[in-house]
Amino acid sequence: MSQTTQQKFQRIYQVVALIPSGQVASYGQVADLAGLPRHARLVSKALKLAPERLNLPWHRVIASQLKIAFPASSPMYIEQKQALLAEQVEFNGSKIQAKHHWQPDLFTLLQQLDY
DNA sequence: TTCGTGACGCAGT
DNA sequence: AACTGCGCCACGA
Repeated sequence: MSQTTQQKFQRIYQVVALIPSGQVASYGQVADLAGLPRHARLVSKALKLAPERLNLPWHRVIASQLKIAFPASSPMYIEQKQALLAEQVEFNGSKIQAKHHWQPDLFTLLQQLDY
């Protein structure tokens, strides 16, 4: 039972939508939670192509080292950092403080996702 | 079908 | 901390 890319994207979007304000998750983590291990790059692609109207908190998705994935000083970097600061996420230089790393309760998460 | 691409991850230097 | 190289792998041209 293979899924279409749209179905995969939908699952990715569902997970991203569950990241709480003030918290962050890595691309790989989102992939895992969406049932797509080793597909961090697919997550990045899904976010890049995400319809604006979904209003996804894309800024809460970062690289595994707790850093913004875009090159510092790039427009996207600035935008993402502003969005995170606006919801009280704290940085130590370019690194986000570990206390903001989302660690969802898996039981609750499973109930929130459609299955 | 082959091949280049990428909003990644990780280990090594 | 910063860089680099290599692994990864679905997608689409």
